[in-house]
Amino acid sequence: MTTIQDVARHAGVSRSTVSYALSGKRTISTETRERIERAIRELGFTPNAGARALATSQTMVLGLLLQFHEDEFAPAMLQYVLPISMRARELGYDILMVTDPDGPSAIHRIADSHMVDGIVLLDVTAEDPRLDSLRSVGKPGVLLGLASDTAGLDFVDLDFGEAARMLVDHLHERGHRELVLIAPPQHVVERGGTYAWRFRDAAVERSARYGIQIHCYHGESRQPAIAESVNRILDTHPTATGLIVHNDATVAALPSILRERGVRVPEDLSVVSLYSRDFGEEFSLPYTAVDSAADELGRQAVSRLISRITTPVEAGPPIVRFVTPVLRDRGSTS
Amino acid sequence: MTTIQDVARHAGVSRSTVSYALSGKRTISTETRERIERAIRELGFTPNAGARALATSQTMVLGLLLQFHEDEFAPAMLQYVLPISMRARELGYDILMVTDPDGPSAIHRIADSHMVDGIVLLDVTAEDPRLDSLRSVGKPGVLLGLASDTAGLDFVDLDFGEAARMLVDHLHERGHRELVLIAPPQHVVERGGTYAWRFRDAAVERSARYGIQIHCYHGESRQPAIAESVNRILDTHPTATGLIVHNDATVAALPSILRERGVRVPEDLSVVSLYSRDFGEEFSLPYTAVDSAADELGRQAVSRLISRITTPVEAGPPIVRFVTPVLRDRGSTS
DNA sequence: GCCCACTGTCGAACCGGTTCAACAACCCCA
DNA sequence: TGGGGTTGTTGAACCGGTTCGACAGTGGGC
Repeated sequence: MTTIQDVARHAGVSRSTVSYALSGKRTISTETRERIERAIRELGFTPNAGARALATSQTMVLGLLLQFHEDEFAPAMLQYVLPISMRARELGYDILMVTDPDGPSAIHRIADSHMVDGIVLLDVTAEDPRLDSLRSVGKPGVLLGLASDTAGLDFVDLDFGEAARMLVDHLHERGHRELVLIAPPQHVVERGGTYAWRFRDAAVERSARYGIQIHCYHGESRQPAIAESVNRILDTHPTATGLIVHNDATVAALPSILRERGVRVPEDLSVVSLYSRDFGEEFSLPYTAVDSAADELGRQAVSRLISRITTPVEAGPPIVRFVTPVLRDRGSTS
Repeated sequence: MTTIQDVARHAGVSRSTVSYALSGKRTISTETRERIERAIRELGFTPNAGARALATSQTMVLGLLLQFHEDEFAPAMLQYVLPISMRARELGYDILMVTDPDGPSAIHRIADSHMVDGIVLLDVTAEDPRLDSLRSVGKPGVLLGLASDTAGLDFVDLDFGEAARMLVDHLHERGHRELVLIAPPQHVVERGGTYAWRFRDAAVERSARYGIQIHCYHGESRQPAIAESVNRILDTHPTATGLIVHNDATVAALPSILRERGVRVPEDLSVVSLYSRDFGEEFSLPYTAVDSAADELGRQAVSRLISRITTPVEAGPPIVRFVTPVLRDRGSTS
């Protein structure tokens, strides 16, 4: 391997001069700079990341903690990972992906050993045990989701309450008086996915204001349970004219379930939902939906994390940022 | 932060003694070791990864290169990522996930800067431009997939030829005389996904040996094109009794397509396929299939990579390893 | 002609570990 | 009782960068 020493020798200058030429932190004469640049090119020099990290206490790496639950719809998580990785690269950072089942100790491992400059947590729950761990390691952290105690940390999440209100409003404007809501599976709520009740409570409250009747159910995460539950729910409420689906797995399976029942959308039933644009394209979902904006959330989380790493004072106190969703009318309501 | 110096001071020994106690590379008296361990516990010491990497030229990090193509079925890739990450952790390594669209230069970036000890490449194509890059950086690399030139690198892949033969045999034993094969999309083959033609060629050759008629088509990667193409293909060959599907997106969409056509499986049509167990569970696919063993492949790739990093001589010359698939009879044939 | 400021470069210290050679202390055996 | 071999510990060098303080050389102002 070639070191900065080799470059310095080859260009006839000292190591520090090369370093300053590289970083631009001191003025270097044009002539010297060109000699150094040529030496770098000819020798094919790339700075050693470990040495640089040691000297600067900056690794230019972000930790990304994923948790995979047996009973979860995995494709949904991928929607966040890619934009996070892309945005990080744009800002000069790499991603250390950690899937350790023991989140709290994984956080300590990568933070205490200074492998990362900051940490992104995906899929946060209300009483997430990783939060205390993250608070104690003294490294910036940004969470995607919402917890009950947000002290000391940055959060980025969709405004699920507003999303629900937008969908109820949309159906209300079209004269619907009885709705069915399929929420995320029971176990997601039990685990502490706050977005589930934030969405549902807002939908219920908004419906009540309009005098709309709304029936709430938990969805399932796997076929064939999904089809069974949807069929059972629709059988139970034959007079409902609007269906709100807040569950990726159910929404992905819905087109074929409805086709099989002979239910036409939107003639027989109006369907609205909540899913990300990418996700909708992947499964070519035709429903009017509030865009869960996974890539927007991922990008914002990384941007905030990095600004907190590089300019902690300007970044100000930790903040909870709710991204306002956008409704995309795909004509699945009447 | 607390350094090895702090620990040494607190335990009343020198830095090197602490280091040896940690690594076990020299004998340390029980009494001293206990004092050191206590100091580590009380001070909460974790070695600085950058410093250690600098001193040992080992980062204990593996690079994982993913490429996301617009037209690809993303969930399938996730099947490899998790087992790779898990196996790496078991062996003490972390994963640097790189999604850079420019693969070759990403390889240079992470290898030349010594951020990783080795590299795993996913989704390799026949003339993958990343291979030359990987060969030139002088770090161990393992590829999932198969390229036309395998010199100097390790490959792990499913034996797609054998997979096809097993499925044709399975249908032949049950008396089928006319088959339809739905292969991966055209563009996958054009991009150089060798598994596509390895599977198809073996299926065609095996069918010919039995005197079975087989019609080959490319599948699609997105709805509603998938349903259209499947319907068109089945309409074209009303007398075919067996369907072989080698395409995740198509296989995921197949149950609802067939139900809608009123085709019963296996009474009207025998269906066999190729997909991973996890993938099948995710979408609850009921078809007799050859298990693509994504987790087995991922784990083997990591194991091999790490043995090549740690014991390059014992690992021997680079090798192409074909994993023999297993057929799981789920009763979708008659 | 002198002083001062500025520009460009350098040497040395430092970041936090690992490892080699050296050495003291002890035990064993002749 | 002295020489040789262990065992346990240490100081110093090293990994490859960054950065601080010093300093030589140049130009400008008076």
